[in-house]
Amino acid sequence: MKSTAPKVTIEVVAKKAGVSKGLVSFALNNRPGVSPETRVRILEVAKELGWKPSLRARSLSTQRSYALGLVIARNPDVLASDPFFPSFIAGVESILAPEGRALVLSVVPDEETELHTYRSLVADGRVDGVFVSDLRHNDARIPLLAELGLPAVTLGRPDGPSPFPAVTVDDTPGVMASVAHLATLGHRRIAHVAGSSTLLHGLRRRAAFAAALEAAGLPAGQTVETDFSVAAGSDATRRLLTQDHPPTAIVYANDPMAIAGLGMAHELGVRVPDELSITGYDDIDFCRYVYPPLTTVSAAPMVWGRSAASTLLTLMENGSADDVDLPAARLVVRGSTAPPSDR
Amino acid sequence: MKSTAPKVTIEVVAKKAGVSKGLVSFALNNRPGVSPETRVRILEVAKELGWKPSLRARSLSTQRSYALGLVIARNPDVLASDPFFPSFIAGVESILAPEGRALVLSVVPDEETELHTYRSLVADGRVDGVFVSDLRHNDARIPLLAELGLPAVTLGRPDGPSPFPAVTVDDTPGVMASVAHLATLGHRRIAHVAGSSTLLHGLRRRAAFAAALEAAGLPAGQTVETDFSVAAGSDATRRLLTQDHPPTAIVYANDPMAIAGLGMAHELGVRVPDELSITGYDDIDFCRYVYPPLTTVSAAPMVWGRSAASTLLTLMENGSADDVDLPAARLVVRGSTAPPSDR
DNA sequence: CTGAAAGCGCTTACAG
DNA sequence: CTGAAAGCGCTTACAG
Repeated sequence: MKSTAPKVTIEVVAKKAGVSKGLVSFALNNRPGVSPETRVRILEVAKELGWKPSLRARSLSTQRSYALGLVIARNPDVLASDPFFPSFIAGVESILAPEGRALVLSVVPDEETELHTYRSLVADGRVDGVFVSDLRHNDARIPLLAELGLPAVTLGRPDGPSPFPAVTVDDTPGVMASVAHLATLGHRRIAHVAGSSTLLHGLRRRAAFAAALEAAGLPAGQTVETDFSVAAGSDATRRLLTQDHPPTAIVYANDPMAIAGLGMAHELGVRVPDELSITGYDDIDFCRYVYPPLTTVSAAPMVWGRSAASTLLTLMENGSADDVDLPAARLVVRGSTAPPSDR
Repeated sequence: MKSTAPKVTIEVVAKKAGVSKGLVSFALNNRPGVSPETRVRILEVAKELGWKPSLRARSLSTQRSYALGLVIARNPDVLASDPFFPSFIAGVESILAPEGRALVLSVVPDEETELHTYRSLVADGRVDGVFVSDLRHNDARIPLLAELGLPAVTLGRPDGPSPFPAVTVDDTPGVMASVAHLATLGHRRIAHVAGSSTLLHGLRRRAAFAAALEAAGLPAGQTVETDFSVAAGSDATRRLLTQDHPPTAIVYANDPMAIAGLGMAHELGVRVPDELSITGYDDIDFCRYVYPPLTTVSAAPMVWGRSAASTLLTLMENGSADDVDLPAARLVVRGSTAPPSDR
């Protein structure tokens, strides 16, 4: 049975070590001005007493929270079917945990609430920095965060000026490789089920698609814009396949839509890959296990998370951090692509 | 151009209102002992000055963090393919945000790290309470949290004694309904691809499966245990279907495995639902859009999140909270189930 | 109903 | 190299 331990504070450590509180603090934080022997002694006493400085007291003095924030503005459906964030967050945590930093997560329904959430996080001093994902055209968060003075790292490079470091996985090569792969197989009518054009990565994949067609000497392909949701991917596929001259291949802006597209093709009696080739983007776990397995582009969300977290910590420590360009996403060829049937 | 605002604290509000700091605090927190007129005046001055009490200072005085924690111990693959948490979290946030509470999220690789994470969260005073998900047999977290004195709410009822309120969605009726549905269609060889038996909901769905077979007067069915991952679901399906007397129907413990099973059936040339019926669990978005669309059991993770958050807040406020039994998950019949072919 | 003061547990100039 | 004190911005007994 434990006796109720009297709370051990910096005060009792100082007393026991025979020094002032200030000196304990200096020793703990590796500040100059403490003789080596004294420091060792203080740290020994601290360990012996099992003392950890109070995060709350420290936060009040230093005006920092030792936590980082991620606010996600997506409708729940899209969020739920997209495995990007769980993996990304796992990567982030693997860096933050050893540093004693926590992650504060907000999931909000829309962009307006999102901006308000950043203001609240700052007003409450909940976080010392944030991850900015799902970059938008002329993203309002960049100037807001700059104005609030909140350190940030962006996932990808914004299309406007930004004072923040960017950690980027270039998605252009992967999309171009997808199209080139299809072109090489002999496809000439290739369509694109694009993501939301309010999102930069949606726009960029779309542009890469167009550029790749041109590079392959093919005519411009049909593009259907969606909100990245499974439902929209399914609808877009139906629309494309029920035309007079349907495409023989479809490049999807993400895997969930591609998987929905696969289902729709089955439903319409269009055989994949014999009559229709399909490619996705992200290489989520499902890709390997649907039938036929999905040709897709493999990003590495966990690595992205680790790198973004490191960059943000560096920024907060040094006041600046370099942009990081991670290896570009790569094409992974599986069973959902094949030469087009003769028609 | 803004002038750098001099920081407005409780002190300046008090001064301007002509009262003491203490009184401002009392007025703010609706404590008795402030005359109505004085309170109104104080609050007006506060609003006028745009004052919000400092969360950090308040945290230090009250020894609370005004944040709640969720720590998830899953391997990243399983986590990524399971849309439960994003939806659950969206539900949690919808309750916390208006209350000015934040959610601290930890994703850890294993159970040991998980326990350590709870200790850290308490040691650092990061959270005032936690959500306990993925309950295990004889869950070590229950006694740990009790010992740490950290308020908690469990998702589902633990199988041991627990001092914490439980918010439960009974999954037994849904699984039993699945089996009954298949039995009614005429299936007699029904198998179960179970989740991990270290997880209570895995165990419970498995028990429900067995009970339902018995209730239908059918012989015990084959059960293959998995770790809930897409890969394991795929493997289990292959094993079941490549036997001499394969089952004519498979009940999966979650949707991702069922979707992988669908893919494997296709790969093996087994037609669904003609030669094989399949049911899932959770009703994730994908279910509607694979082909054939998946018969499954619909839980409501967002509602669960809202309810768990409310319960935890009540517990922290009142020192106790009632268990909540949410409506049981319901069977949703779609195209992946049909009468068995004659053999 | 109200005021003055101590306390939460650290960090950080300022003296010596 | 070290100590004593102020400060971070609240809350909460304690007096009156």
